Parts: sequence; structure tokens; C-alpha cells
Amino acid sequence: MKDLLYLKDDQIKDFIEQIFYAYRETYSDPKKILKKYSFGTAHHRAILLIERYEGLTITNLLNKLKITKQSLNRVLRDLIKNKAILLKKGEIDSRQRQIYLDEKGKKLFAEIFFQQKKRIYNAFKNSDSDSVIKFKTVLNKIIDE
Amino acid sequence: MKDLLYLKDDQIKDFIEQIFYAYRETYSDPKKILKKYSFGTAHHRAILLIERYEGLTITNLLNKLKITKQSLNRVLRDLIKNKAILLKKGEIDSRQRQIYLDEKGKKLFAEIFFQQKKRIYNAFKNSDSDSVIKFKTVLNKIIDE
DNA sequence: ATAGATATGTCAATATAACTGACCCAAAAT
DNA sequence: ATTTTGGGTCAGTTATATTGACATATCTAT
Repeated sequence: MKDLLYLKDDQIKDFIEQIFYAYRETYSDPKKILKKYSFGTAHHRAILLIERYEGLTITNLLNKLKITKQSLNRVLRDLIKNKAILLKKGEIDSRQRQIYLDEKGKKLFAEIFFQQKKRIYNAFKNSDSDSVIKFKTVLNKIIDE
Repeated sequence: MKDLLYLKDDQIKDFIEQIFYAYRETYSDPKKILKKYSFGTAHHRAILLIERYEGLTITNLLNKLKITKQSLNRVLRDLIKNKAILLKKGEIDSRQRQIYLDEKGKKLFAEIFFQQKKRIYNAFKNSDSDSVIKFKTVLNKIIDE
């Protein structure tokens, strides 16, 4: 009979612990860069999503970040003031705002990503492609559970 | 020639995004329970580690959480006040404090873990064992990079 | 024995990121 | 024309972390 060790409580506890470490480490790598711009992790997360989904609306971003609009507003104000992002009126629905990276934001993103990429890249290059694919599959299952 | 799609920037961006979601979702499942005890995520993380490493010292816990002792102190004070944990003098080195779950803490842990386990368990039971093992391997590589 | 290092605790001030609740306007949908 | 939606903002609060300074007890090494 199959052991299914990975379904034992202690193994599951390990995973819960490791997901915390993986997140923390991955998102702490670019802290010095962010500090240089007087930004924090909240700005970091917003920048990543804006780069990945250029032109997304405020509501789109809120749904990804799952924070309140008041919280997001502070972050976006900081980013706009520093010319890291810019908002355009929605073309179809002009109540909407579409968010884009501005020049400074593109530069900032590149610096942030360079730091974060290192960690992931090094982990992956020491893994076979099958492992990486399966990592992604399981990660996705955890997210949409 | 091998494509190594997972080493392309866009794929790496996806992973960085998904690690955030996985962490956030995994750690938001037991929020209602914690609120019932007037605890937050800081207490949550401490409880998990104390359960997993019973008898660990303050320094051990600080090294795992990577926060300042002032931050941890507030959390531990709350937990002690609520009889969720208890501290014992170190047996070998009496400067040290060893941290243990108290009765209420065991109960609280069980409730928290029940919630968090669901997500991981469901993700894993729909995966083959090879995927889970490879997930763990890659996750570990990301952490110790 | 004593000097220094280590483990822990605590006071105070501050920063960051989030929250709730209330209210506003403009534009779209009905 | 009215309601709903998308977004913005004011005000107050909470949660979690920080820096810096200092105190105490205990261990280690000379």
C-alpha cells in the first residue's frame, strides 16, 4: 500500500511553514532598492502586477491584491507622485482608470525583478524541467483551492 | 534544442506572483478563528513554529521569524497572557527560555491547522506523489537560494 | 574572581500597511 | 430618470513591524 507520506500532518505542517519562508525570502530580496525610492512592499506588489497586466483597471488590481481601495489609493498616489505609474481614462468605460508603468516605473520594475529573478532562476536552473512544471501545477492547485 | 520555457522572464514573473498568492491564501484561511481569540497573523506564525518545534528558545524563534525581539515580545506577551503558550527556563542554560504550547494553545493550533490543512490537503490529494515531492524540492531550493 | 559575551526583557518613538465607515462625483446601465 | 458602478477621499483606528537605548541574569574564559 502506498504511504502517502506527504499527506501526513507533519508533512503538511512543513509545507505551510515553507510557503511562508518562500514568500518572505522572495519578497525581501529587493527591499534595499525599494527603500532607495522610498517605497515599501505594498508598492512592490502593485508594481509587479501593473507590469504584468499593463492597462489593468483599479478594480482589476484591487481584486488581485485583495486590499481595500483606501489602502490601494495611498500606494497608487505615491507611485503617481514619483512618476512610477500613470493612469489613463478607460477607452470603453470612461469611469475606469487603466494603469500603466511610467518611465521611472519601468526602471524600478527592472531593478526589482533583477533581484527577485536571481532567487527563482537559481532554484530552477538546478532543477529539471519536470520538477519545475510540477512545482507550478501544485502551486496553482494550492491557490485555487 | 530544449526550450526551458520556465526560465523565461514571463514565466519567472508568474512564479513570483503565484508565490504571493499561495502564501496569502494559505495564511488567510484561519483568520476568523484567530479573531475569535483576538490574535492576528503574527500570533499565527508564532503558534505554528512553537507547535512544530516544541521547546525552542526565543533566539530559535527569532531566527525563524526574522523579526526583532521587540516585535516578537509583544506577540509572546499576548500569547502568554491568554495561556496559549508558556515559557520554561532552559535546562542547560538558564538564561534561555524554552517555549511550549499551553492547553489553550494546543486547542488553538488544532483549529488553525484544521483550516490551513484543508487547502494543502486538497491540492495534494489531486496531485500524484511525484508532483508533491518535486514541489517540495523546488520550494526548498527557492528558500535556501 | 572577574571581565566580557550572550540571552532575554522592556521603554519609547516611529513607520508601514492595513482596516472601517462615511461620503462624494461622474459615467454607465436600466 | 433613477439606480448602479468605478473611482476618489476624509478621518480615525489597528496590527505589525522598525530603531535605539538600556537593564538584568547567566554563562564563558582568563
